[in-house]
Amino acid sequence: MNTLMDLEHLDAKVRHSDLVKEIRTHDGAYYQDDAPKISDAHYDKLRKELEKLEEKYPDLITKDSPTQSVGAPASKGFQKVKHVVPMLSLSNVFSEEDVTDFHERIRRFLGLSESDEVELVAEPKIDGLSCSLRYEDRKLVLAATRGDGAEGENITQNVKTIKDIPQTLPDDAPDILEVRGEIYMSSKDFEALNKAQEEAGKPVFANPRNAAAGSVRQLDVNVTRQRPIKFFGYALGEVSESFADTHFEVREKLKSWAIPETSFKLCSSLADIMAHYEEILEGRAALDYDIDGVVYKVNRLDYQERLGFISRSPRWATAHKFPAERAVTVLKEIDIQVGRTGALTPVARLEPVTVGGVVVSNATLHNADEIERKDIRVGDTVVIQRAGDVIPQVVEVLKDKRKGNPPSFDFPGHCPACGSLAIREDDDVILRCTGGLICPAQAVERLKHFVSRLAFDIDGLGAKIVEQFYEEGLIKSPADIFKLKDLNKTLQPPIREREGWGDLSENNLFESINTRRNIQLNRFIYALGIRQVGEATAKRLAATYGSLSALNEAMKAAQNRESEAFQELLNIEDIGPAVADDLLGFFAEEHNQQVLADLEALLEIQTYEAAQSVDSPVSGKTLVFTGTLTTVGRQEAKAKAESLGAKVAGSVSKKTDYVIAGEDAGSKLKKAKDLGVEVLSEEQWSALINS
DNA sequence: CAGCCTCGAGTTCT
DNA sequence: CTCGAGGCTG
Repeated sequence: MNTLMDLEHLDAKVRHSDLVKEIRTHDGAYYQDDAPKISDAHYDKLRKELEKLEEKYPDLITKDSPTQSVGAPASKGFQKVKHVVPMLSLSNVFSEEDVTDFHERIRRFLGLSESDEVELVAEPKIDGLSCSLRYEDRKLVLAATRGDGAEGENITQNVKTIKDIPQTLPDDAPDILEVRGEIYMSSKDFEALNKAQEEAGKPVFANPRNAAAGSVRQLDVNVTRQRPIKFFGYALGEVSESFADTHFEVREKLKSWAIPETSFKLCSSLADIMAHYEEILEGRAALDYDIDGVVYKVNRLDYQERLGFISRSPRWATAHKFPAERAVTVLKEIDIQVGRTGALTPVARLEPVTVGGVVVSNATLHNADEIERKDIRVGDTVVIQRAGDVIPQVVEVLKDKRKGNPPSFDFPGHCPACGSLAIREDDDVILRCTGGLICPAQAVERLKHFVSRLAFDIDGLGAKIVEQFYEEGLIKSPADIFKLKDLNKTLQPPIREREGWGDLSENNLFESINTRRNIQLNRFIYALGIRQVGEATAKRLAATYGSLSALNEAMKAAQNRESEAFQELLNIEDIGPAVADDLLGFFAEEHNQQVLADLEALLEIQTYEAAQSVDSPVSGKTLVFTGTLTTVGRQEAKAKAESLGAKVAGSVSKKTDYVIAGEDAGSKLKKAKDLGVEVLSEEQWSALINS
């Protein structure tokens, strides 16, 4: 027993010294230039492993261990912070027409007439990184990054080094106040920093945004302290008491509390807005910081509340982006990628070029038609831009730079992975591999989807690892993931002895797989990767059927198109004939039934909890709106009903509980009467929900 | 039946 | 983030 302990300890000691060395090396690259040679995730993993090791064997902790360095709190990587009020992203518009649409949509949603003006506040959109500052009792207590919007990272220590952020607020500020804003670096500071980097023989940053991001994500506070980062505040998160009726007033309050701010202007008409956009665009060059557009926000906060959100962005705000930066480069090759559903997507391999601050070497070409339309050929000189400043796309080919007459791209008629015929399904633009279950590329993509963030979200089982394990035959179908631990016992060599693996990382992998044996039904359905069934549809299916077995039974029954079960399926919002076809096709497939049975035996699938446990007169009821509503817009009425726990359907059936009839209601009202469904007037409806 | 809107699928880079 | 398609509205 003693010798066993000794051996383990020796192992730990060796691993410890390896880790210390490796982390030290990466720190060099990471700390100074934010140009690490490994991903943040990998780095964090190393540090975590080191910590765990030191926890178990405290005698291994040495003074020079990276866990003991200054700023040690950050050595845990950054702690996760849940946002009480989610940090959202903004929708984008690019033209005057889009702005008009945005403005119109708001008016329609609110049910306003032509003469009612909707005031907007326009402010420059800073190109930095979003940050939330939390003040409790007027003291700065927490700073967090946006992260995925729901959960960010605690960067309080680093943010406290930013001089222009007040540590305390005046007495008239509320007890709890979250200020949302942007951390950035001024152009002057950026240049000075790069000059210093260069003189010190260190690599330079590509742009101010990267420099700011790199500075904030420093694990060592002392490095951050020396970086000239700044902050602008422009919005609120959680607030203990409201202190304004409009966004404009919010901005003025923030200003009075010495929160650094950018310009903001109240615009009362579309003409005003466009004029202000031009003004900001023209003044852009004179600013000491980068901006990439103008943000418009509905001024009245009560309107904002009524407007609410579409998926991850508010309906009451949008970003009017400046025209995208372009660059010229050479297209070296066109590769074909195979997606989860068999879609063959051409990808342009480019001579790397910097566009808008990042180096781009790939760009999607979407489909064969796109290549033909733009007449893109291998070897061409092309203009690239980053659509919405993110996804690179080929804008056009510079034909006069074309040498000779290279052949047009010949789109393959077969899948490059499995050789199966590729076809266009009824005039679809996309060619699909017909290999289905036998295509290895599709199988891998399906597995990647299965473990992806919105599905099983298995830590430590990323795309690369899935590919590797699939190739080695360790994971061929989803159920294999949960059998991996047993398989590993007889595996030669076991995972921990492979390149890049160790005892700890192996343990961590099995641990994260194990925790995901317990999964919500909606995630499970999404993970199956059924065509046309994404996050939203999966949720609806989960909410409708409640359990996997109920879903499966219903799908089996619905195979008969005359059945009640089929009707019930079509009654689910957003499920029409096409989606139903794909769903039924999936459940009819024997192989899929096997997959379901295997998984069911290995997993604990939780029934779907409806998001709202609201107790209202309409919770659980199915409603149909018809006719023109006079007091509120249709979307708003629907959103309101849903927030009260009602299901809003598109057509009247005998499952409908109420039909709310506005002015000029037509066929749906008639059908409701025919079926004996209760009909409410708009007044009765608002009385009901306000009761 | 046409236009509007939401959802899904695919993609890039950090 | 964008594009296309399916579903819904009018």
